[in-house]
Amino acid sequence: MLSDMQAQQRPRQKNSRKAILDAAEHAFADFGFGGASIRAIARNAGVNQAMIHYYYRNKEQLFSAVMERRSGDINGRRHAALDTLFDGKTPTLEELVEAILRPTIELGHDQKRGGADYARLIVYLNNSADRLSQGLVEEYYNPVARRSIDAIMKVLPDIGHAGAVRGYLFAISVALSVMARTGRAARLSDGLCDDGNTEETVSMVVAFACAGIRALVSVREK
Amino acid sequence: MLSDMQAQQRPRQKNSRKAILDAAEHAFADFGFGGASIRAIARNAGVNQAMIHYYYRNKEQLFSAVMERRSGDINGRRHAALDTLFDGKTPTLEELVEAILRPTIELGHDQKRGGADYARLIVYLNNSADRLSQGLVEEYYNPVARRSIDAIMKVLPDIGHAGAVRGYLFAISVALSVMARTGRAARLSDGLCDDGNTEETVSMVVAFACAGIRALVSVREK
DNA sequence: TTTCGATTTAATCAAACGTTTAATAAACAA
DNA sequence: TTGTTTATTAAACGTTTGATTAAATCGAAA
Repeated sequence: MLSDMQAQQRPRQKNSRKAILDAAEHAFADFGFGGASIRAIARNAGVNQAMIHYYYRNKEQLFSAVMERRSGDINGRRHAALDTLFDGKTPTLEELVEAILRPTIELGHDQKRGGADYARLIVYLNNSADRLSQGLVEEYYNPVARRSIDAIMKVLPDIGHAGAVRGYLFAISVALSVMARTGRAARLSDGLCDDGNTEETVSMVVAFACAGIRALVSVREK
Repeated sequence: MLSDMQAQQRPRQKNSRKAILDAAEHAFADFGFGGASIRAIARNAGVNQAMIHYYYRNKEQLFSAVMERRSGDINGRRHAALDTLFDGKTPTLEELVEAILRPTIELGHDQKRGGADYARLIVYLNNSADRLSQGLVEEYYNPVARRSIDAIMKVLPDIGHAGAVRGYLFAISVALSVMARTGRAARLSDGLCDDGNTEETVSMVVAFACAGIRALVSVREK
């Protein structure tokens, strides 16, 4: 019966922590850090507003907690993909770029969980210049970014460090733009472009990014 | 003496409109719509906070006014560049993409005026899903976007409508990412990457985007 | 059953928010 | 000179903000 206890674990608490994080994720993605309100988050989470300060001391730490929850999963998958990719062999650029971008794009397309909300949150973070956002990017995303940049240099030795950094950031920005799912592509194409098809999106972004990165090799030489 | 009067025009008013727009542009770019405060904008503009409601009825219309001021200039330059480019001849993809992206990138690198602030604002707008932001994008940027997409289809007939839309949006997102100037490139490259060099940035982004767009032609065929 | 720590609640705080108002001063048109 | 328009100010409006408090409620161990 130990397994039963582990399964439900704590039946007494009504999972307020998760409800708060979900609501906060959605609110921060929609309105940014300053625009989201603790009260609205508590209301949408079905929780007393004091609970937010009870679990997460203040607004900043709540924001940080939202980031921490997802970044562990997504970066873990990215590290694992890089591990298998460089296990004795050297991958193609296409394999590498797909390994880097697929976890991010797939999370953005995961409608069941709030992946799309988190995706918009990363986009917000990626383009913010304030100290809080930069600190979170440095803590949660720059480590795997550095490893990805090194990997690009291994696959494309002629690209150089600066070129690899630029290539990585360009590729990420393209992937993030399709994750944000603002519906603009559908609006500009009269519904022709479908943001929902994950595999089609991955192959388009990977093809675009790989060709772009290869082009950076010759730009650098000029 | 008429020329003198025209020169100073209205010596009584101390250019509050411009001061407000400049401060608002900076604040909205830094903190988003919800995070920026009218009071802080007025303080930074050196203006009484009631002046903001005097000139622009409310916060939303102030936001809209910030967009209107710059988009006219930048889109005018894009339209002019497209006009001369398609004057009797058909340009190369490189010429076309540079014509589309250069005004945007150059504005982002214009430090003297608040171009960098506006650049970060476009990035914010481009990734927002709320109704206010989408409405402003539709009003101020989708017209020139549609024309640019048509131009891509003329230069690359095999890419198709959906491919041209995707290619345009990908290219724009790359250009916007270098405009945001968060300093992340420099941080990840230990200072190797220089966000400040306009011509180097333009040539890198154009090379990356053109190669990416060409790659989309074959993806579509599969 | 009592005890205890973890959870949840309503009430409250000072500060900041967007917005409005009334009053004032300067510039213009008659 | 008048009266009118425009620009600017200080003060206040009611609301909402993030945060804190003390009391209440709960589940489970003693």
